[in-house]
Amino acid sequence: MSRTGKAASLKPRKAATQMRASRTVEAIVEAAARILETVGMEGYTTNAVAARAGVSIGSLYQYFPNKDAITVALIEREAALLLTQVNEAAAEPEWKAALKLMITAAVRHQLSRPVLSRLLDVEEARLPTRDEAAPGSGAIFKVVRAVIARAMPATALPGLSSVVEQLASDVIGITRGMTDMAGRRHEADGLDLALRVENAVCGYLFSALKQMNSHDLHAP
Amino acid sequence: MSRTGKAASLKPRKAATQMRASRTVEAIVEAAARILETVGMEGYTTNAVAARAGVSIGSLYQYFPNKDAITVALIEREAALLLTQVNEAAAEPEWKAALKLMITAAVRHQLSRPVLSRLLDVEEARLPTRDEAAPGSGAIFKVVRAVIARAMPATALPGLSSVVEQLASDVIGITRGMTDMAGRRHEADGLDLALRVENAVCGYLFSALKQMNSHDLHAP
DNA sequence: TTGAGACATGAGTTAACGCTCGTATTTTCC
DNA sequence: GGAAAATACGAGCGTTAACTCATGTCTCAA
Repeated sequence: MSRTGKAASLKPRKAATQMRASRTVEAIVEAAARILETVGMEGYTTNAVAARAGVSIGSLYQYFPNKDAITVALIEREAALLLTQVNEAAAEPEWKAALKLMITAAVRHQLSRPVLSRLLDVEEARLPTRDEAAPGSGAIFKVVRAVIARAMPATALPGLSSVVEQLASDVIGITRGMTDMAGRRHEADGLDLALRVENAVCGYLFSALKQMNSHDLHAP
Repeated sequence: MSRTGKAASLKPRKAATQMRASRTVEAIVEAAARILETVGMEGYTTNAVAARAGVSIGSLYQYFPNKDAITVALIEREAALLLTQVNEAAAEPEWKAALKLMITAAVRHQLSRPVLSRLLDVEEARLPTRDEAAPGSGAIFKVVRAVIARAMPATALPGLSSVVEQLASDVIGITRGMTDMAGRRHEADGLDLALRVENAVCGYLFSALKQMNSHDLHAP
């Protein structure tokens, strides 16, 4: 099993310089994804990944120092994909429209490979939290936070940033929770699901904003 | 590792008749919980569970045919705990009040042992889905569904039951997603979180009901 | 008291899996 | 062409962890 305790680096062991090498690396990462999707963690072994990728176990370890490094690479690949979409959505000036676009992007992404998304989500929590740095879910969280900050009332309350943090966390939680459930139910219609998530998120944000405003009026 | 392929039964191997035996079984299940909470799946081994329970590995295998059986027993223990609370909440005649009580119960339950809840949730998805039978999450789902059905407009639409199914799924997803997130952020105030979840769930349900009513008026 | 069965023990068996290393092949560059 | 570097290979090593089994101890009814 894993050499527990040996916190080896999770960065690639050697950078691929030739083209066949990058093809090998990409094949390994995609093989990891397909194994996780079809067999789950149960069959997610380095030997199986190498076999599915059509490369030898030796080649695998030439580019990844250990098994977790493969998982990290896969997580970062998927996060980068989603981050691109989310960033585009955040460019929309109207915060509400931006939020809706972000929701659609998140739903589409998670519903495109639901099993993989769920497993990677779990693994991400388990692995050494190099939260920031590199396009990880930390980056996505920041974008969501920034968009929600735009929805805040003009008057600067004390401790507003932690409220925004919480709202962003809740919005992401709602989205993930609903999409997870839909994935387990084998829902296919991403558009319908996105609308439902929009309803939930907007309903929640409006009631939160209303409460903030009433506090704002009564307290000072 | 696991003897992959051997789909042994997950039921207890032998029923405990004497009192010391039931104490042993309970100690094993609770030890499994504590290991999962403190070390995670990484250190969740049968030898570690036996050691933490203060019994020998042989005793463990006298009552559980394999490792998964321990996990299943733990899942059922936790689900039964929550189911009791949820059933009490469902007794409330006002559907909205019932829903709020159920949310409070779910939040309190999940926030009481957040790491354990999350891990068990993942394991439950992985294990052979004996969904129904015994107080499992299937039973909890049914209760939620029944409460939401009470909120439906009197006019019986076609395909209403599948809509209710979807609403229940969404409500559970919202609750789980928000509570998961809160657990990861180490939130401690369950009351505050429960209020936020109520806002999200009620906001979502109202908008869904409104849409159903407008369809109802325009279509017949 | 005593015997039978319930319960407890832990060293040992076995298979799997992460990972290494010595060797072979391909690419690059002069 | 040929040397050197990059890439590929896969048998095998070491460890881990699920699970067994032979043996010992406790409980309780008769």
